[in-house]
Amino acid sequence: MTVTVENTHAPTSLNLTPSRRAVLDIVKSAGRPMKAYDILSKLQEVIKHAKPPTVYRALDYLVTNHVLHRVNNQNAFMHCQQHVECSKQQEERVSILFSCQLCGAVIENANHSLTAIIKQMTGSLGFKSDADMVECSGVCQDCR
Amino acid sequence: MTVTVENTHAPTSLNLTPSRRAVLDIVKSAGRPMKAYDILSKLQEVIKHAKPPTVYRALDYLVTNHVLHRVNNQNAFMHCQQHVECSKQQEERVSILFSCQLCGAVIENANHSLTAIIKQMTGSLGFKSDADMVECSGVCQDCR
DNA sequence: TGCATTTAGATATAATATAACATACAATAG
DNA sequence: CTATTGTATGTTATATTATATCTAAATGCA
Repeated sequence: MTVTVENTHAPTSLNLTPSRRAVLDIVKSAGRPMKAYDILSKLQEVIKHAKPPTVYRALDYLVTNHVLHRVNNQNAFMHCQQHVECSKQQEERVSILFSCQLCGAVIENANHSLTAIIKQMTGSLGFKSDADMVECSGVCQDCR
Repeated sequence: MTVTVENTHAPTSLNLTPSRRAVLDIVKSAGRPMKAYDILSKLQEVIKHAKPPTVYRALDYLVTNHVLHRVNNQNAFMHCQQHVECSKQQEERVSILFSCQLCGAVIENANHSLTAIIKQMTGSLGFKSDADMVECSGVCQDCR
């Protein structure tokens, strides 16, 4: 079973400058992954002089701080919606993004078994995951 | 424990036209993920008139047929080096790519537990993985 | 105040990928 | 054989995604 909890990866304080705040709001309110240049279009409604670097800098900051995820198989960015088996557990957990190549929907999930096996594999390889996240590309139920 | 076996995902017969063969050889002999335009440069040493579509078409074919993997977090392509816990098992298995963001090295791995948990998650979501593959970005042992 | 650090503006361009249309070629049904 | 179909390729142009570079403003703080 999988339940939704707050994002425990996010830092307690973020430096949300106007452009970062605006980019975050745009992506968050979309409720689905958004492309950088679609974000830029929206951003320009608010910050007229916004340019590609404006967006990419804000995205870098928000992804680095685990507020947004980069969905690599879509070149897109989505709001983090962490899930975990038990919100009381303080263990670091590994989330998985199931990304639909047809409609673009992404389901973010996590559970203890997945975390355990990924930690075991990364541990034995000496590999340090940079987002405690794995990504899986496919087709969602609705699109099949 | 993880051991190397032949690629059981690959079809028994491939239509390896000259450009597909050449692209495959280039990526295979590189022994690491290669970018499309680096492949193109190499390809043009053999097929002078090769253009971006030449490469992308060959890559599409080879990825679709599970001979190459697309490494999404690097926009790169690598030769499939399937691993599985036991080569006798005929079950479909899920591989994982651990991709180093510093040196570009990718370790391909698989084991029974990972396959089981991913299959369970995709099953309960009605999600159909298009490559039986998950991807994990981070930093490898050598780079730490 | 003066200095270091972080953030943002602005221009240009690099890097990645596909659209669109024409051509060739092989397999095979009529 | 020849018409048709499906697949693969050639070619040009362009779309999409992302970053480099340089300047300047804002911020924190010794």
